[in-house]
Amino acid sequence: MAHHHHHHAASSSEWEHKCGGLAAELTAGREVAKQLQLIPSSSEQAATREVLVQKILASYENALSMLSTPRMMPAQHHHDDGDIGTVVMMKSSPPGTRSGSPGSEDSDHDLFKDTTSSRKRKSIPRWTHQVRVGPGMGLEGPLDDGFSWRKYGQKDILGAKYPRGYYRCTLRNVQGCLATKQVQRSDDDSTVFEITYRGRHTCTQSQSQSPSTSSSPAPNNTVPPPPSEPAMTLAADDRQHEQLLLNFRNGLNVVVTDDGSEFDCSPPTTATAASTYAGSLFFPPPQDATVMMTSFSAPTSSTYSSVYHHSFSGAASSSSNENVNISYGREQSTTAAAAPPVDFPFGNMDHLFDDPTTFTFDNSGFFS
DNA sequence: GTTATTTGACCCGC
DNA sequence: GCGGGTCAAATAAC
Repeated sequence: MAHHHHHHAASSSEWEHKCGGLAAELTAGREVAKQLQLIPSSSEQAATREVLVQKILASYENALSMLSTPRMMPAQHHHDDGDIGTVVMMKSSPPGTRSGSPGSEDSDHDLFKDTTSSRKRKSIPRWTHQVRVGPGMGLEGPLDDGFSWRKYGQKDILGAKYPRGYYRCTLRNVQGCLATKQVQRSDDDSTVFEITYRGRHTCTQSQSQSPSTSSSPAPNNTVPPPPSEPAMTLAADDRQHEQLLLNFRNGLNVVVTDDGSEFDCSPPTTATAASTYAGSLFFPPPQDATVMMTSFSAPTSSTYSSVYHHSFSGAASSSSNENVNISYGREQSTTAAAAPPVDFPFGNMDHLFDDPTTFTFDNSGFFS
């Protein structure tokens, strides 16, 4: 539990210096990957290769977008040689983009409501791949990007020939992974698909891999794989609980509102009882901090048969250290229609999911 | 039984 | 009101 964090005491200039170097390094890697992408190869391996290159590029984009959360990071990405197969990164589409794709949809759709006047808003990262599907292959939603997606909608877009498909991560309801993507077939070149990703994967999903390729360990998420099946003895149901809490824990983030710097809390977590899990987190004494969930969603739905209600609560421990204890519970009810209020181990919090993402925490210590 | 897709309804911001 | 995004009931697929 003594989780003193490594480097939050470093001087900011030094930090920025390192970040700059990191960014340059990542950008360089990305450019090389793009070059690799343009080198022809035998049709036999072309598809697999393309998938791999896409993954490499996605990793770079993710890393870069993680770096750019504070408003530093000069916009030197995308040299964008408008070529097929390149990755176009957009921070937020400027409202005049007439380039190729219609509908510059920018409903940033914030998960974080802004109750208190001026709080930093965190927009969901979004990036776009343009993918050309090979002449023979895939007539529909083009190459598998390694994640499993579930289609949840389709819309005709004004001025677009083809409808736009909406997909979300299959594990949304299980692990609260909020990643989504949109697939839009290009108007003029019907072999090109424009795939817009929104949000990073927080699930522990391994990118399934085509045969004869050793599964690369790291998917592009920040969450490490689950610790070697800790719960062989637990029921599958309880494993879901634990997964959720793990996600909950990893999604916790403390933002010191002074300078906007963030601390990775990595609180230890213990599973105590079947429906009671608690995690605690520790962070250095801030003046005014916001504890927020960055990657946890509190799904209320399963499919038809059962509906889960999730709840968590927390309170700062006694005055001395800023130790926050968070509890999480789950209750199952029968159908969506019935959905009787349930008794949580921690009390009723049925309105909770209006905004499950943000708590405010002042030093004297309450969630709200 | 379960999970995925289809598709009109619904919601929300402009 | 309109357009884009999501929900969810019906339906399909497994």
